[in-house]
Amino acid sequence: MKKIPAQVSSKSSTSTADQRRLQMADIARLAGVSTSTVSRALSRSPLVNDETRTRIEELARSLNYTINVGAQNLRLKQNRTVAVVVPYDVATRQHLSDPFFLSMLGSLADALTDRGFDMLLSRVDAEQLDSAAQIYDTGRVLGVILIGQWRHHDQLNQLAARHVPIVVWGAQLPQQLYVTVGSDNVTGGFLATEHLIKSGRKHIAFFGDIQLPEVAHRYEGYAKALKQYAIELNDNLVIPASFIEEGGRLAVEELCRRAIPFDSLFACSDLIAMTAINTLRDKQYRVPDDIAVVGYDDIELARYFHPSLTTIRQPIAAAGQALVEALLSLAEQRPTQPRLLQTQLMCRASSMSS
Amino acid sequence: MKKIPAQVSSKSSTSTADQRRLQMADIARLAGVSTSTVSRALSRSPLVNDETRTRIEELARSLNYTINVGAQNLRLKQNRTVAVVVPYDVATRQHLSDPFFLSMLGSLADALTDRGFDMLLSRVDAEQLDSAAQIYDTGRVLGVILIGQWRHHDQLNQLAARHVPIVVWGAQLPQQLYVTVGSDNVTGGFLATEHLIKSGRKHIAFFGDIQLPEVAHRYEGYAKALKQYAIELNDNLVIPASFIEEGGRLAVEELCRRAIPFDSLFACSDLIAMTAINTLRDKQYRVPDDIAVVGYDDIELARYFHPSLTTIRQPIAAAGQALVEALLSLAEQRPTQPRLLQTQLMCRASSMSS
DNA sequence: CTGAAAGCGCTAACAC
DNA sequence: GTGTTAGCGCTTTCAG
Repeated sequence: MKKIPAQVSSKSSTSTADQRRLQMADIARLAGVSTSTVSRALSRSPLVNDETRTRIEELARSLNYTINVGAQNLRLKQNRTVAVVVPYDVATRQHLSDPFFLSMLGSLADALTDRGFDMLLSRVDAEQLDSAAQIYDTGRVLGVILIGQWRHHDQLNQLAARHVPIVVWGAQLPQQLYVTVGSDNVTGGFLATEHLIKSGRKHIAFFGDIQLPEVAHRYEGYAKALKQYAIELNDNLVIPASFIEEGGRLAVEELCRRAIPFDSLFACSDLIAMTAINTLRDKQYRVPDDIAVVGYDDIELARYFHPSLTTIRQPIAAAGQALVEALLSLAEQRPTQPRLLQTQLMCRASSMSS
Repeated sequence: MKKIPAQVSSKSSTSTADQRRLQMADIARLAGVSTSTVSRALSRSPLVNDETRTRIEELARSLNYTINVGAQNLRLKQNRTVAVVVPYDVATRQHLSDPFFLSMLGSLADALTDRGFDMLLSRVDAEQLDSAAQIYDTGRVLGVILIGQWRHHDQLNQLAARHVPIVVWGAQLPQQLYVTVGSDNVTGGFLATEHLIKSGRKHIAFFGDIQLPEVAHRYEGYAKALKQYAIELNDNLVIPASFIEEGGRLAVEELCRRAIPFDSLFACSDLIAMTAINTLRDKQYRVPDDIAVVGYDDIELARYFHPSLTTIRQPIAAAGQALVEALLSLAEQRPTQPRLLQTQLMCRASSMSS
């Protein structure tokens, strides 16, 4: 066991008596050099003698000394931390539960770690998105990645206007000042619908809240496919299913209440699709024989569901990368374009006509 | 629109020409006072004149000025950031995917936000857990919450010995120097097994890797229940299913290969249970009629699965709270005890005898 | 009540 | 090669 220098000038005897942390001056004294030399050695400056450097490095390592990042950042005016913000609806206090968002977090963590950035995770009230800006104003982070555009287009525009470096996962909208990264929702909706049509379905329900930009785009794709295959769009088949709670169940119940014949449905998230399937089963519909179902997201459990879920894959790993790249580009004041990522149909059992 | 002071001393013309951020001196100048006064006003010191304070506050707000937390922390030697570390297996590069861990993140984010702490999310190589300590040594965070004990008991003990404030989600082990928060795995395993026994099952398989402390405890509960109900424990029914990948599928296949009769199984995670059920179905077993299944965790999708999954609930929200409380206590150098949280049987369709 | 000055832990000219 | 010195943006004695 190495011993720790007992003797260090300690002026601050705070009540929260934190056992004095090692700092550069301590290493310097122990190595018999000045702090500048330690600083240089630890940053591998070529100015410092090789022998001295190794000596200092080993001393530091053996004492578990690491440069204090806060002080370093202050001095260097740099910052290698990115805020990832997940807005929550204060009404529902929605518990950051959708597996898709959760996976996105994992993907972002990976992408940031790979590039040597830290990730500060925050939840903020969706109605108070400027508290997301605040975290930037305080200098804690070099920029913000926001997961969940919802209906906050205007608030987001305001942030961008304030020059907060911010990248949003969501749909690209007209008159948009902020940078988005998102998947191609129109194509996604189209692929899902076309797949159902090609499987011989004609009465395709749509489950999703069109108020949300991403869902609106999926709906657009849905409408486009119907039109292309000369199927009339029936508004009664469009149900505003919510992402939260048992969106799928409520939507199926509503649909049944309307007593419109339908033979398939396209749900705007896998979670909605899954609860919908369960509800259908309760009502003695067989999936896919009576009703074919296509979901959206391709969360990990989609494969494990029964029947395994046909769905539109959003490329989560690529999404994390793209979000991070866009943010870093923005932080370097480079002009940064929105990115649209490809979506892909994952054909599984829930839509297979027998 | 408020105008921003055009005139600020700017020595640093870094290449990364960051558009000068507002700082206290700017506010001071604009308000015609000294920085000390601004500092006091913004920290609501009673020393400063009410009128002056409101004036400064409004100025700051209108300019979106916020105190630079980095500098403040440095000066105050304080820190309100907690690291949440999710070790990953470098071999599998496991993608932080188990829904249970992901939900835990959400719960931690909530618990920390509620208490006014920031959450720094990090992934570290499971074999190099001292890089989790490093994040502490650099002064970035006041302590570490580690999700995933795995088999790293010794490494964790070393960290604790180094006085890194660390709390681990996992099982309480003998000779343990670090603080754990975990659920009562022995009782969990017992409840699951007892439930199957009471449902009339006699040949209960166990799916889980007993090398992992938490799983070992669940196994202990399993064994205890069997003993209590005078059922002989058959080692051939114990399969070391892995949490990652298709653990459940492989385990079922192995079990079938062994050609031992079984009428039920207890899986150590819901994910394992779900893939097991699907595999069983492929093999023409009916669940629950032929094989009753109980999972573990009670992830959100357990309810939505078909058949809905009987499982042992781990109290995720309470877990987040408890982890945070324990860490803060530790960070204040208070003696801190491990916490054992209650588990609960959630009885659903996958184990219902018909 | 307010300001001047010192310093949190580090880095980077500038000297030697 | 290495040390000295002056700050990064903030808080807080200590004077007035």
